[in-house]
Order: sequence, then structure tokens, then C-alpha cells
Amino acid sequence: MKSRRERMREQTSEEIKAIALRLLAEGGPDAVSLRGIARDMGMTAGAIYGYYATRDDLITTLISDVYTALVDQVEAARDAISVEDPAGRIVAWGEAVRDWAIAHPAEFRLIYGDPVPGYQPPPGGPAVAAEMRACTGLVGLTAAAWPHAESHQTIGDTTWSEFDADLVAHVRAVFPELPPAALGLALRMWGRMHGLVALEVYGHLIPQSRDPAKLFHTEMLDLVRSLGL
Amino acid sequence: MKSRRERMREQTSEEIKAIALRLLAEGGPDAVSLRGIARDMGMTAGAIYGYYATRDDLITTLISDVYTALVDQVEAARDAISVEDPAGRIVAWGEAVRDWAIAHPAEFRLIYGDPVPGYQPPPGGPAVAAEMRACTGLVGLTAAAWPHAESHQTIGDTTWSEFDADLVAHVRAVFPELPPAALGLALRMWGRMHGLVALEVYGHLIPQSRDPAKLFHTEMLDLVRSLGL
DNA sequence: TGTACATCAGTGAACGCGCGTTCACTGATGTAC
DNA sequence: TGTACATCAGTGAACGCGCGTTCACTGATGTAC
Repeated sequence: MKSRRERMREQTSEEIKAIALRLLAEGGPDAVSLRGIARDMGMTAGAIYGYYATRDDLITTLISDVYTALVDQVEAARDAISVEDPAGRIVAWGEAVRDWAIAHPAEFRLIYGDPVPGYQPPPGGPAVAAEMRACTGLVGLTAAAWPHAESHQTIGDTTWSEFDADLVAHVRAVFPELPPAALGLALRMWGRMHGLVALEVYGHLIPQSRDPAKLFHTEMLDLVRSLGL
Repeated sequence: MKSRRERMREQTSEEIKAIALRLLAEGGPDAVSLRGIARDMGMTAGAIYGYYATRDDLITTLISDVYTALVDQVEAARDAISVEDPAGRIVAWGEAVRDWAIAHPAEFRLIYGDPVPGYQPPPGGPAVAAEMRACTGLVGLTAAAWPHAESHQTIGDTTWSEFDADLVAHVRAVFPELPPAALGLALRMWGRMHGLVALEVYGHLIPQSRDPAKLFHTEMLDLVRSLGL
């Protein structure tokens, strides 16, 4: 049973994060400062140290939260499509990534770009757990598509040693039948989903394309087609 | 005939940029400040205003220079391969992008990420010219591959209206035979080359892959294969 | 129910820092006679 | 060649700013009797 004080603490802690995200969305990475957050909350900057040990601590929490939200949404989009339709699930995953990125460009930059001036991420990265989930999600999609995709890939010379040992152990435990080339394919799919979205979010696609959504959709269709689905 | 003073001016102007780039490479975006540059040059911060009207002016010049250097290198890599080998030229282009990015990660971030805290790019973007060159280069590669690629693409419902009018005018002038779907393909190729490189430069691939170079190479081979080359 | 004490969230002032930018100036370099 | 003047690159001090972080404190909220 949480005391009133505990509940208040949690609420304030959440409010700090919420306002930090709002400042991020409104003013970009530079706008996220302890003083700015405190100002917006009607507090003193020093008060935040009652909730986060340091500015970078807060940023790390933010990145982790945001990455988790992204993965939640992307997994949900995938699960809205039947497992009988691996191609649909891949496309849904990709489209969900883009939809989220377009809806939350500042958060996308926080995760995949330079987060905030002077920020030093903790060893292992600020959002290992969420990134791992994203990665295994992609491997799952690849595994489902592999029966069709295999014949379209050059699998001969790919070895497990090209990948991180922990990742390999995990993948082989969950999908014992999968060859190393499939893991490579999963990472390449990640790159393919990331590329156009990153270009668009950072403003490099807008001068060229009037319909980035369609461009991305075409790319996703081409992706599943190249998988033989 | 340039006077001695003029030559000195140019030299100092170049030195400012060179030191800014060194600081960027060594200390990240936050390290690029007029005071930091002046300190490194043994000058006063105010002296820089004799060369650049404002900090953002300098950054804009920097971005433009760096983007130009990238495009120079990428075009050279392409031109090292015979026009008889469109697939080889595409792969060379992609590999050159990655090689440059890995050799100059800070510069890559300057171009494709958030450049520097507080930087406000000029209208039209800081490196329109270089980006246009990159874009037309990709369209050229696509045009060369189109005879083989066409049958592998879904071209039916792509229209010119999905793209920027100026870009379309330029493309149609240079490659009158090319359909709109080819322009879409060029942009998607851009995304495909960008994705894995961006992930790697920003540290999202390293925890997973021990050999990102090979992963990227596989992706490029898959790209030309999917073009029917 | 009322009082005495402990907890602890938040204050406000201060610290030292580095930043972009301005400006009156100095002193070396160039030019004209 | 030598002198008088003009140009102009760079100085150094100052401006106001916002930042992260610390710390002695206040005053409200909770707890124990």
C-alpha cells in the first residue's frame, strides 16, 4: 500500500518526464534543461534533484521510456495482423515505425540521433532493453518469412561469428532452425525501415518527395516482395 | 591578382573551418564554438567575426563544405567503375557513402543529424547544391539500371505529382525516357544506403553486428540483385 | 482528539562555467607621394 | 628610397545569458503517543 507521499512523488516524477518531452517536442533537444523543466512546473531547478540524481539520469530515463513506447506501438501494430500473414506483419511493423516517427519526430531524434547537448549515455546504452525487444521482434518476423525468403538470399558465407555472441545465443535458443544469414537479413530489414524514415525526419526527403508515406509504403512492398512473399 | 592580404584572409578563413572540423571530430557537436575555435587558433573569439558574420553562418558553410566533400568522394568512387557495369557503380556509390561515414562520423552527423546545439539552418537548407548533386547522381545510377530494373518494379500507379516539381523538371530534362517510378526507386535506393549507415554511425548496429561492413555489402548486393542486375 | 516530534519536498541564493556578440582600441601592413 | 597616411586584422574587456549543481533553510505533511 503506497502512502500519499509515495504517490505524490511518483506523480511529480512522471510530470517531470512529461514536461521534458513536451519541451523536447516544442523546442528541440536544446530546450530540455533542468531549469526549463522546473520553470514550466513552477518549481526550482534544484528541486529536480530530489527525483533524478543528475540531468543525464533524467535523459537516460527519457530515452528508455520513449524507446519502450515506440516498441510497444510497433509490436501492437504487428500483432494486429494474423500470424498467417508474415508479409503483412512485416509491412505493419515498418509502417508503424514510420507512423510513430512522423508523429513524434523529436522523440525519434532522441532515440536515433544525438539526444541532447552534452549528454553522455551510460555504458551499454540508455535503452538496451527496448532495443533488444525491437531486435528480437525483427528476428521473429524474419523467422516467419524465412521459408519463403531463404531461396532469395545468399546464405552460403554468412557465419554466426559476424554477430554479437549474446544476440546469437538468444536467437539460436528461440529459433534453432534459423541460419546466420537470417539474422543478417533481420538487421538489414531494420536498416531498410530506418533509412527513409531517418531521411524524412531530418528533412532530407521533403524537398524531393511530396508523398513520403507512399514512397515508404512502396519500399515496404518491395521489401516483402524481395523476400518471396 | 590577389594581394598578400587577400591570401592571408582566405588562409585564416580556411583555418577557422579546419579547426572547427577538428573540434567537431574530437569533441562532438558541442565542442564547436567560436570561443573554442579561437582558443585553438590562439585568437580572440571576436576576431572570427571578421570572417563569418555569425556562428550559424560558419556552421552553414561547414555543412556545405562537408556535404560537398562527401559527394565528391562518392562520385569519384562511382566513376572508378566502368559505365558498362551499372550494378558495380551502384555498389561503389553505396560503399563509398559508408566508407566516408565511418571515416568521418562527426561530419556524417553534421549533415544528416542534428548539426550543432542551437543551429538554425537557412531557408532551403544549408547544402542544397550538394544534396541536389547527390540526388541527381542516384537518379543517374537508376537510369542506367532501369532497363533491367523496370520489370522488377511496380510502376503502374506512381505519378510525377508525388515528387518535387523542380526535381521532376530536372530529371525529365536529363532522362526523358524515365518514368516516375524510376525516380521513386532512386529515392528508395538513397534510403536503403542511408539506413544501415545511420544506424551504425549512431551506435545502434555495433551491439548486434561484429562486421557491419559485410552486412552493408550484403545489403548492396541484395539491392542490385533486386534490380535484376 | 490533541499535542510533540520527525520526515522530507521544495526554496532561493549562490557557485563557476562557457557561450555569442559588441565595440573602442592598437599596432602592424600596405599605399601614395 | 623615405616619409605620411590609410587600411584593417586582431585585441581585450565587457554585456547578458542560461546552464548544472550544491546547500543551508523553511514549512507543510505525516506519525506516535
